[in-house]
Amino acid sequence: MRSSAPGCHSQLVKTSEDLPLHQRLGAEFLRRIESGEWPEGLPVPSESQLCAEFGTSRGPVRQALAMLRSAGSLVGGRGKPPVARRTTPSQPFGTFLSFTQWARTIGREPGQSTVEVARRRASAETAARLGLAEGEPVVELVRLRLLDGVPAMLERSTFVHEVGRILFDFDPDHGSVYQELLRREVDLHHARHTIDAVAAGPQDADLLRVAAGDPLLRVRRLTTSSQGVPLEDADDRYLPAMATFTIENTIEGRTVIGRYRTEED
Amino acid sequence: MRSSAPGCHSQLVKTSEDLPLHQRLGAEFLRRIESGEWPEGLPVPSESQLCAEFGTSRGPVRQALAMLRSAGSLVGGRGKPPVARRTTPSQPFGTFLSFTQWARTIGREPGQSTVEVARRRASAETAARLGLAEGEPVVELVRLRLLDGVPAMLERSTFVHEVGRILFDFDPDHGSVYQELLRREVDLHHARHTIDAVAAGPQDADLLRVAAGDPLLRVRRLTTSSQGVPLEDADDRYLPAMATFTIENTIEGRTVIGRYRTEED
DNA sequence: AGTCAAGAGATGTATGTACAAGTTACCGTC
DNA sequence: GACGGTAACTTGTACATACATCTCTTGACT
Repeated sequence: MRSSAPGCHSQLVKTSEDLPLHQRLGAEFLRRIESGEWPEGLPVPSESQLCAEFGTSRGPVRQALAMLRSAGSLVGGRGKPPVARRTTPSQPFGTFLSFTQWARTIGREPGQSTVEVARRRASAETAARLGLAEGEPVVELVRLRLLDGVPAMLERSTFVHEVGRILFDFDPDHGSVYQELLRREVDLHHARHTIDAVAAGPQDADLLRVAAGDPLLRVRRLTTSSQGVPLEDADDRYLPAMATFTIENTIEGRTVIGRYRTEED
Repeated sequence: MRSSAPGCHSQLVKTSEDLPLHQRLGAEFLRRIESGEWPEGLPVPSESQLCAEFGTSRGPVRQALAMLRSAGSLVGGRGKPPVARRTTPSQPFGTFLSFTQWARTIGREPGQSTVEVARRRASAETAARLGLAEGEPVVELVRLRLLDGVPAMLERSTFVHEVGRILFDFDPDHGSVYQELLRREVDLHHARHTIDAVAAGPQDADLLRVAAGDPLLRVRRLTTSSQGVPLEDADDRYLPAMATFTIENTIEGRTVIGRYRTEED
């Protein structure tokens, strides 16, 4: 909010916000599609109609339509007006990274009990994954994650020291670690999740209350900054009955990912 | 190469192909990034320089840059020239759907032995997933998939009858089922993969040569047409040592998926 | 030497124009 | 009635221009 000095700009109307025109148009178009005002499967108004309605030139309208098209909400071609298509929206990064956010989106109450948080020296493997020399200090965080009070996942997370030291000023039993890191402006930008299956080890079995050797869904996660510097290396082990991962892809190339509870209720 | 007829169009140069200008520019820019001509991490030439070099206006240049930006090959901002970034390209749908294609991309020889292919009546669960009435005819295909001759995955696939009957004219031990279905113009358009972990059952253990109860990585796949009609319901069980799935996502929303061998070799 | 302001240059945004290329509907002809 | 051509309309592409906004450098002043 920097332009409150009166008479400074000419400003005039700027209906709602101070965003660029094509973004406001895109938001409005998306609203109309999702609200059903532009019914699915039917052609949307032509560009010239939209220009007339909003009193703009074709540029912003086309930019907005291109945005929706790349998001998959519009399909269509040359000569014929584009057709609206409702799609499941997804803002995967946050909800995919944060157990807390994910739990809330599926309507369950997240919980956690910290098993340990400690500064120690990096082992050979984690050092290699984090791009550190063996023996450099790192911060390890082990937490049992709960859904509605029931154990669902065991998280073993290793942070580089610069990021991990933030955790000593933070109670990992209350609130989301990721939210805290983002609030402290840690540059969490990119994550690679590697999914496989493992047999439960003794500690896994004990904390997750299953038998040793039972199958667990393991997700190893390497989170890096926008410059590609590794920040976190994690090993999450889910009870298969509590969570599954889904990938949806289409032949056109769009891909959305998600994490869901298994269907049994 | 269509422009050899003299004087037919005015055509002039049109360097290589007959594609729209911004697509040719985008391809050229991408080539320069991937060839290292525009080194990674360094700013690329400014828009006006590019306009001058190719003798075009800013429009097509900006369109091409926007294309690369959305593909993740360019990052950058306002006022400062964008920075090149090499990324792993991905065309996930084909390689993600087809075991055969995937195996080849990781440099291994795919193999398979068909356990059974049969027409039978849909069970309650598969009928529900495929949107059929219980008892309608479906085609079930069970195959053991191999990598370099070693068992890697057990595939249990159920096709709706209209698609499945194609398989009776086809030898599933040689060649890719998916390639065959696409060749026959089956409208495979969308797939939802649900990933979890299960304990190996008796048949799994026998065919994959592990002990019953050992953890397996299960991927249930529902493939649908572009109209959303279910075509295939599959249950693939991977040896965790032979394959893992990866998901990469960034805070900007781009997501790529892949299937890899585990690191041990 | 350090600091701040001005300016040059870059990208982002928006308008207007023009033409190419595809789709649809209409209408006259056979 | 069937066929084919044309006209109107739509989107795709391209160019020219203008201004806003941000970045970085330069240079003068303290």
